[in-house]
Amino acid sequence: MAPRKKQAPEPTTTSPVSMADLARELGVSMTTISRALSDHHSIGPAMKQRVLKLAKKYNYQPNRLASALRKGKSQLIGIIVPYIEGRFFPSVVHGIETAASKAGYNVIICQSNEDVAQERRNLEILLSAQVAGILVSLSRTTLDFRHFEKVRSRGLPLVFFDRIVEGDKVNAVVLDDQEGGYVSTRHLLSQGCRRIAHLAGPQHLNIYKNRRQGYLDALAEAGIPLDEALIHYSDMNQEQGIAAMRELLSLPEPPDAVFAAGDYSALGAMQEARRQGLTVPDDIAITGFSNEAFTLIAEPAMTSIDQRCEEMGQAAVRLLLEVIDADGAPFTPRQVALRPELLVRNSSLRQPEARLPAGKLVSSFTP
Amino acid sequence: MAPRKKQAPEPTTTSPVSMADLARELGVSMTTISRALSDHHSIGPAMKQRVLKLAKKYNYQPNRLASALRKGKSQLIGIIVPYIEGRFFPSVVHGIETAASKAGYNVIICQSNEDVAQERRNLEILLSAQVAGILVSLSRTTLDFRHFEKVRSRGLPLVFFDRIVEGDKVNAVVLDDQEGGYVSTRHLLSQGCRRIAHLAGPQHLNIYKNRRQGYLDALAEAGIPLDEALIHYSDMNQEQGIAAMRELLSLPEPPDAVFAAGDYSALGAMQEARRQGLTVPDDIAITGFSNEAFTLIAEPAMTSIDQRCEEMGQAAVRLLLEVIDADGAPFTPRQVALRPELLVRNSSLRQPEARLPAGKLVSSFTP
DNA sequence: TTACTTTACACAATCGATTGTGCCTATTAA
DNA sequence: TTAATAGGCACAATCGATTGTGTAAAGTAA
Repeated sequence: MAPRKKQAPEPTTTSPVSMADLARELGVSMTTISRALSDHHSIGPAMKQRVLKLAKKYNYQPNRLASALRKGKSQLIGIIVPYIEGRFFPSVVHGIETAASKAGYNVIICQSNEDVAQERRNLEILLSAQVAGILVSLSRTTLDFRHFEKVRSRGLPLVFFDRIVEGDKVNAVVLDDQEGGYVSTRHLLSQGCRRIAHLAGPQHLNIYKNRRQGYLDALAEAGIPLDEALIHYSDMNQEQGIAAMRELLSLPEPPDAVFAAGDYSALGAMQEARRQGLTVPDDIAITGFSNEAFTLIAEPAMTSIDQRCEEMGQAAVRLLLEVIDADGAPFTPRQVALRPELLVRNSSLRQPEARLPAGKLVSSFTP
Repeated sequence: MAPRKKQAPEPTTTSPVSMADLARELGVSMTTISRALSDHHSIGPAMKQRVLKLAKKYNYQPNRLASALRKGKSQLIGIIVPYIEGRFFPSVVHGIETAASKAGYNVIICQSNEDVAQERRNLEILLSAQVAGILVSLSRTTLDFRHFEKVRSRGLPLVFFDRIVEGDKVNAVVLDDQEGGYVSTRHLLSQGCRRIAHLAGPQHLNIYKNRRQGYLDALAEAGIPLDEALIHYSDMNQEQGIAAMRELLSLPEPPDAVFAAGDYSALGAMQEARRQGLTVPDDIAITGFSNEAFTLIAEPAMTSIDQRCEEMGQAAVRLLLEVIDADGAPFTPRQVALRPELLVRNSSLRQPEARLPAGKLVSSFTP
């Protein structure tokens, strides 16, 4: 039972004022209050003023639950990410929350922990929370997409980001990985490198496949024949970067540059190269991918590709809001590809005069 | 108007089944459905089975809005953090989400962007969303805490973490910073260092004040007189670490160790020391604070204090759930201090035989 | 057999806001 | 002067689940 109706209310807690309270005080109906607050045309300006004033006086806060229940739509956007760790997802979430709150929405976050079953449960929860739309980055173990059918059948706006369902039937926002591979490789070519190795990731993951394709495109464009021996496949961690570099340097014709599809493997590669007495970038230029925080700390500072995390979040929200605002009207799914940004740093700059002084600031971010 | 009531429903969207639908199908009242699903004693086992079966058949998902509206409490926990960036807050949020979802709650996240006004708005929003409880880490600009009074007056469970309101009247979870400063300094003492400098942060922030106090405690315990010249105050970024080290090394009696109250300033200090030709840790040992990702990448790998981010999130949720479960009963506020963990790495290890080989793995985290 | 429980379910109010419809009073057009 | 229109507000149903109370039927004790 609501405490407010009791004769002896607990002295420690206060109930929020409702529209009914305002209506009583003003001697009008709740209809009038509701419409006055939402600036409905059928309420006179005088009454609107009175209502607004009273609402301010009592610091009236609408009960979003009641509103959402009645309207069938809340002001909540659901997010499902594999996890909230590392650099990428937190930044995307940051972008999402910022853009969403600017549009009057709040976000409710779920982690799938890379588990399809959990992803399915999260989806159910968001559905039962009556969210206005859902943003998803797929778990690694998601191979079957049927659980998203239910979302579609409810007519609930859905946008994938980063780890997406392929095809033109879904709304999606991704980084243009192929472009990233292309500009990275072109940059190395522009530095005079001709035997450019590639540390590639698992090719069943689209991001790695596309980065490799960009690499191939740039080489082809430059008329450089592909040497399969220069492409090393792994899971892209630091250890594997070390191993990869060891192999590459033992080739009869070792590379003069490395485009790694990930920063961690690039780091390992760089460490191993230096351990073997090579100078980076003079003997071997190195570029990474993802713009992890440590790329600026590394010595030399590592050239990398920024993944536009925040922009991705913003773009995802923009697209989602479009679908939400279409309000059930037929909406043709759209795929957005963000332009990656090449951050050129010392690990790939062959001209010493272009290099930045060592010990450069990490960033303006003060924790 | 609800589409489900129309004669010609849109063919593309399906409405979720409600309790009313189940009741109609079974020819019983909604009361029965509701109570059967919540295992109420007044429903017979046979009926319970029938209801459960039908609910499963139709994949019935309760409308959490309706439930929350009626019960006056949702299954949502509100979080307010300054931002979702860097290493600390995302990890805490990770811990919070994990612990909360385990307990059947979901989290709705707000960023204050270090702005009190935004923090106030976020609080209003969470209140109007009827959350079951709120977790807050204060913005830097929050000096006045009156907006939290409204939360208390509603009887809404509230727990602060990391950046807290001081005093024993609030629930709070923090890292024991004093202990962190103490163990760091003791560690340096154990390495034979005797002139230990301290890079201190703004003393109006409790975390920095406490870290400094721990440093003082350890020195006093070791019988080493305090030399104020060895304490350098700044805002703790990399640049200021460089400047600090420059000053310290120009002292008539330069230090043989540095305990920095932050990793970024420790990094700057380390870079400057090496630039001046000193060897770390042999000439000067260095420790940081926060266990930022780059501490493992740095050369030498940097000794630091782990802030127990995830544990902090978990602890905050545990405490919040206690208050929630107390359900209005008088609850004596509690303050929890987490034990920091000293991660000893090469930057402070004077005995070469104890050191880890360079090029050690960053971590098992594969992005 | 009578009286009293217990079991099993339905009725109906309720949470707080929204909205289609209806009604009355001015105002304007014819 | 009459009719038509617009303005301004109230009524009451509604969203979907929860819960105090009422009431039969079945079971138990006296």
